[in-house]
Amino acid sequence: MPVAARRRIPRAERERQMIGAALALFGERGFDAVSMDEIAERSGITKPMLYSYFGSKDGMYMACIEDAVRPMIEQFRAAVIDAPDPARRLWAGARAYLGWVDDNRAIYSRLFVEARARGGEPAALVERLSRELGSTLAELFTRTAREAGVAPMAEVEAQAVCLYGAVEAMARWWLDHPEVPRDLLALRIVNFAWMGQENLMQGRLWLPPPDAIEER
Amino acid sequence: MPVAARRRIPRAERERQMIGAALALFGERGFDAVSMDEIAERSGITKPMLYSYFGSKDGMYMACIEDAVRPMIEQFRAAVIDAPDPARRLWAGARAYLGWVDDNRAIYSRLFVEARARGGEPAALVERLSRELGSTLAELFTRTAREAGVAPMAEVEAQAVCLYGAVEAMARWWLDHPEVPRDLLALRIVNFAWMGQENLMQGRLWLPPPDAIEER
Amino acid sequence: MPVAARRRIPRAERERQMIGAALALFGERGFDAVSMDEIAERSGITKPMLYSYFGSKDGMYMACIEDAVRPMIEQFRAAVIDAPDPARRLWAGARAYLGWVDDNRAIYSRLFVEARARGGEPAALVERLSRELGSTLAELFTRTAREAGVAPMAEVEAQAVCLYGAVEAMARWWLDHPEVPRDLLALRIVNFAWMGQENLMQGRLWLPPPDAIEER
Amino acid sequence: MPVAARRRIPRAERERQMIGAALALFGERGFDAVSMDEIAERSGITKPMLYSYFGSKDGMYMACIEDAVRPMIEQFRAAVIDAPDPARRLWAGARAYLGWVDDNRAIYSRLFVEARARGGEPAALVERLSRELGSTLAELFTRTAREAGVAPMAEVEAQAVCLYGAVEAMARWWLDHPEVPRDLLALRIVNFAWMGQENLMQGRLWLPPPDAIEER
DNA sequence: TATGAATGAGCCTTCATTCAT
DNA sequence: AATGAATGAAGGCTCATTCAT
Repeated sequence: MPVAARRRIPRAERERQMIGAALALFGERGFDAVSMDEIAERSGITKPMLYSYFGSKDGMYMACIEDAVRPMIEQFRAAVIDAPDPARRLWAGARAYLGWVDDNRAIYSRLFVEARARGGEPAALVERLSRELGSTLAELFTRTAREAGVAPMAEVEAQAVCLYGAVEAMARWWLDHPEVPRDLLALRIVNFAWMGQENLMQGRLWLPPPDAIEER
Repeated sequence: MPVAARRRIPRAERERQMIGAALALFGERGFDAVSMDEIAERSGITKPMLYSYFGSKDGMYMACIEDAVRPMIEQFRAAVIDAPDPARRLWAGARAYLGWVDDNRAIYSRLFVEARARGGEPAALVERLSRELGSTLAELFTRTAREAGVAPMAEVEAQAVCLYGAVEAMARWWLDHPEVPRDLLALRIVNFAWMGQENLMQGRLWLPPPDAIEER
Repeated sequence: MPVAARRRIPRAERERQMIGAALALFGERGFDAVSMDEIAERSGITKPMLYSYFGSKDGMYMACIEDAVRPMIEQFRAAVIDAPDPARRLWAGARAYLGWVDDNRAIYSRLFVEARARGGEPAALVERLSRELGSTLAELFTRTAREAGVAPMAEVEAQAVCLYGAVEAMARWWLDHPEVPRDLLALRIVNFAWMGQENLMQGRLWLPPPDAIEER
Repeated sequence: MPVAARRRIPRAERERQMIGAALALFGERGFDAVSMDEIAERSGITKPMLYSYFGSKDGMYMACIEDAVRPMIEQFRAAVIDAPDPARRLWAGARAYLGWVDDNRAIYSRLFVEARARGGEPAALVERLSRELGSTLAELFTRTAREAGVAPMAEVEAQAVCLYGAVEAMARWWLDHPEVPRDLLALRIVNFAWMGQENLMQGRLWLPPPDAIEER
């Protein structure tokens, strides 16, 4: 009944209202614990409008994810591209990623992790977004390898996966240790990843001793 | 009905029946898509019994998680303790973890990942279990440092977190690339982690150039 | 946009567009399964226009019924009036009716039958239309009786009702047996109705034996 | 909250309660205008019970139809079987059918007619029930033909369809003319159908004049 | 102990209908 | 005259949870 709400509002703005409310709620309590009714009430827009804009609850969820995650990817990309050498690229990337996590703690822990677990289209979206990040990382490693005068290894993807996992774990851990400054975390990540990379780049591989390789 | 068939089934066995059925269902379709009715039907035990044993659906879920994850922790511990030197410890630990993942793909991807995302008590349980793993890892690093004649750094926990994240990421990635043999994954993990660790153990740290440290 | 394309479309044509779309949809899926949104989309005319022309979904439905059934009544009338003798009148009428059913199978089974079942104004309309048909039939019988030199019985209406029921039943049955040729159906109807009528016209009535008439 | 309602009540009785309420409502207002909530309230039983017993609204509807129509079929069969000669069989059958319609006016006009129009499983059920009636009618005709010393015609089914249609039409017409006594209706039906049959049984067929059979 | 039967609550979705422009 | 945007109101269905036996 708010007369103001019935006024016609440009499509884009309405969308922002709805996504804002939904993002907050999903962040607070997770997908299943939030009902479309609540989102409608919180955004001051009626339910049929939500459906008209997003089609379904999953659609709404995906819009939120996209809306929240996309900027992070951009930030990350920008940070990484500008850095002059491998280690600094890592450093910049880690900082960018953690910076976003810092700004979006609730959202991060909910959307990014939960959506993947729920399956369905939202999970596919997150997967797609993750792959975007992953490919950026892979480029990073490939470039590094090339600069080091080493042919890009087939292992590049695996290294990227490990790195991304390490960073995510750090971010998750950070949620429970907010007092640790971001740069310290970034520093640790770089040490973990780069100092290892450095050796790998020189072709030094550890191989398991023969007697350790046997039956599964 | 034959008296024998109606004999009271010992508590432990009942419990195994229920958890078995629930674990299978949760693994197949995830927490939300499984109803208590289904678990009752599949296990052949009536719903009030489920509630009498586990108190709630969350309780049931937690019992499943515990039941599935506990053995993995034991395997991991055993593998790590028996290995003679740092690198091999890593190698053995990674193999043990991945071996369990391999045997429990559905369960792993559902329970371990999903439960964390859902929040609430089950997430807390998973966190607790993860921490058990983490502390084992931390011990690993501490021991390694001591053996290398280096005082255990404050960084030990962070390194463990990174390692665990990298391993989890590898495991998750493995779900989509089942054709890659486990030992290759383990090898990659060791190279990623250990070859980096080796340098760190020698006290060589990378520090960001002064001009890169500034405002957030 | 080209000015020509935007020219005001005469009311009658608009109406035909809307009714065409609505009739097709109602025929395909029935009243309840069709939404005003769909009709708007299919006809390319916006919803408020639909409401401005027909007032409500029921109104729209009634317009469709009228539009579809009216021609049949005309055809039927024309066919019946032209025939020279009673039997041939029946024959012509049955053929006309079945011919229309044949051309409008979907619409017939949906609109004519369904509308009656749904009640409300649309049912009343169908009833009115049916009565028009019925009165034509009654005229038929009356004329026949008079030609036979018999005073029109009070039974005329009842006979018309029976006949109409028989014809409708045949038409309904036809929907499931489309391979039967129309003329065979018409022939059967005539034999059923006329050969009975012939006897009645001669004043031969069957009366139930006295012992069969008692309390209900 | 009625304490009495929470008492455990034998399955059969509960079912009667629910079907009673549903039948009344469906009869009063038709399928679409009745909600499961209303049925629950009127029967004093909660909605989940309705679903546990009948599975869906359609299932509930079908149970009502079956419950209402089955007795009529039995009555009809019994009446027809006991009658000694063809005309009296018709008479008895018509009276039985109309007797049931009389007792179930609301239900008749709604369920029997509406269900057929709605399609889906309920329509299929009505079709099945109608076929039961139809086959009884066909037997009737076949028996009559045999008794008359005539080989049963291929037309038997068509005649049964016509008859059934005529009777239904009469019943429908009766809904609007309740003052007409049942036996008069039955008498009219018999005259319409039997007096025609009599001639057919003697092999006298009307054939359309050659000039009336041409293109469609 | 063990269960069949029962329930309160809530969720996603859709629709006919009408403002505000 | 014509429309995009908005809404109030239900509706069917499912679920976790608990009596009464």
